[in-house]
Amino acid sequence: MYGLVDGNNFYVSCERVFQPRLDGRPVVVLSNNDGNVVSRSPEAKLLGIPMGAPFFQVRELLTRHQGQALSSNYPLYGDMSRRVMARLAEHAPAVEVYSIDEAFLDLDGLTTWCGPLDARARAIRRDVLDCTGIPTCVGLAPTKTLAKVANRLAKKYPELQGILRLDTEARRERALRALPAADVWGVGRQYAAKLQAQGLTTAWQLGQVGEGWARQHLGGVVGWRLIQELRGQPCQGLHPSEDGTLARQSISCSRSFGQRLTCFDDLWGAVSTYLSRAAEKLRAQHDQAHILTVFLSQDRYDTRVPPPYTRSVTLTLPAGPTADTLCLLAYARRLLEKLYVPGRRYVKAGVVLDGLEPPGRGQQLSLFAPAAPVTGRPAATPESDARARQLMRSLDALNRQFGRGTVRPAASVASPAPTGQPAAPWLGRAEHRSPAYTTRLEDLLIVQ
DNA sequence: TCTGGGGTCCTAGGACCC
DNA sequence: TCTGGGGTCCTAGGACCC
Repeated sequence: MYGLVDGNNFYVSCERVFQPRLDGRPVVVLSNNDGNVVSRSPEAKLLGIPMGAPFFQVRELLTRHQGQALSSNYPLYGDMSRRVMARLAEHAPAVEVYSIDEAFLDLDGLTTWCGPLDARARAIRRDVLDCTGIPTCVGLAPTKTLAKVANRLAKKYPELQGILRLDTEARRERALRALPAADVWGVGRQYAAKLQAQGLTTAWQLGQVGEGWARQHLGGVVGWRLIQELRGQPCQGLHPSEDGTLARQSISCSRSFGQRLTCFDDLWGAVSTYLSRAAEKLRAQHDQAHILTVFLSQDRYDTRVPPPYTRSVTLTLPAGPTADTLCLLAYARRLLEKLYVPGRRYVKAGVVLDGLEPPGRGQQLSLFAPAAPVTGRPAATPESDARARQLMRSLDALNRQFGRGTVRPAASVASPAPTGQPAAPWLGRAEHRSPAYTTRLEDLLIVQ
């Protein structure tokens, strides 16, 4: 039996823990650059503000109803997430952290140990709320997809008090008949339109389609698995998360700029900043990468710009995998030089690290590339490698202790900006940012 | 004027291997 | 006339998730 625990409008809930004045008002949290709505309080949903709406389209509506918009504060949400996951780990033998605000729990065997499942679910909700202030809903079912269904309905119908268990055939059928097919996990915009065209409107009807149709129209084997899971046949196991974090198979960092950029040095400032951050994440999960991608985007809403709006270059590192920021920077600079076209107005840049593996599997050397390919430094030796690793350890330690970006590559340091301008030309807007209540000493709340 | 970021999995074709 | 089977890696693209 799976449990799916999901924070209710998570980002807004995190903000409300520290700002009770937001209770009862329409509140939204915005994406980076204050671009789109990514979390809505129930009051904001009632106003009809859709998920993902561009902020400029709903700003006036929100103001009219004494609402509040907040810039996203990921240090806060990430830390609150860690606290929630730590509580969940106390309630189940295995937990899979699925996203910042939800986790699958393995509940097999707990009925005998701890009494009825509903009581367990109630205990989990109460504990998470008491310890973190975050309200949640819990779905219980024999497959992950049905657990998502249960969770969805538990959120939708307050009379369920945040919990729905789908462990009998009758309960499964009743739940699926109550859920629109478009709300099933794995059914997005494209598939929803196809289902609609076939007259399949409920999750129950979706569960009746044949294997051939599912494979042909719902993405091959993925679609067929979805149908079987709806029927109660598990196709996906639980992937337990080590120490409450998720090891990724790729790591990326990208941002929209606060303004259009045309100058190479500004773009390099942005890319070097993002790459430093990605490399930091890479080392934090104790991996090395052997594939590096850099991309630049133009404005996809500008009708004068022909597609493709995003161009990327990918490099399989000729000297094998690395987690060294300086080494990756040298490659990234060459990739950016390849991509950059003078005169183009860029709105966004990013980097992706792929081909992740733990170090020490034996270095793959290239027959042709020199050992120190682009850094301009002498060829690597075991001693210089050890020193490079030590340098990264020191870098990470300093940035952990004194704050992100305390020590960074020179390219990421912008020249002094005129007053009123952002500190770096690539920085985005964040005009409504709340304090980092739980991760910065200066931002701690003081109780009078 | 203003439109996010970070992921996953699958497919399909081509080049290449034994 | 008849032209294998089982792989890997790469690239690009498409769908989905939160």
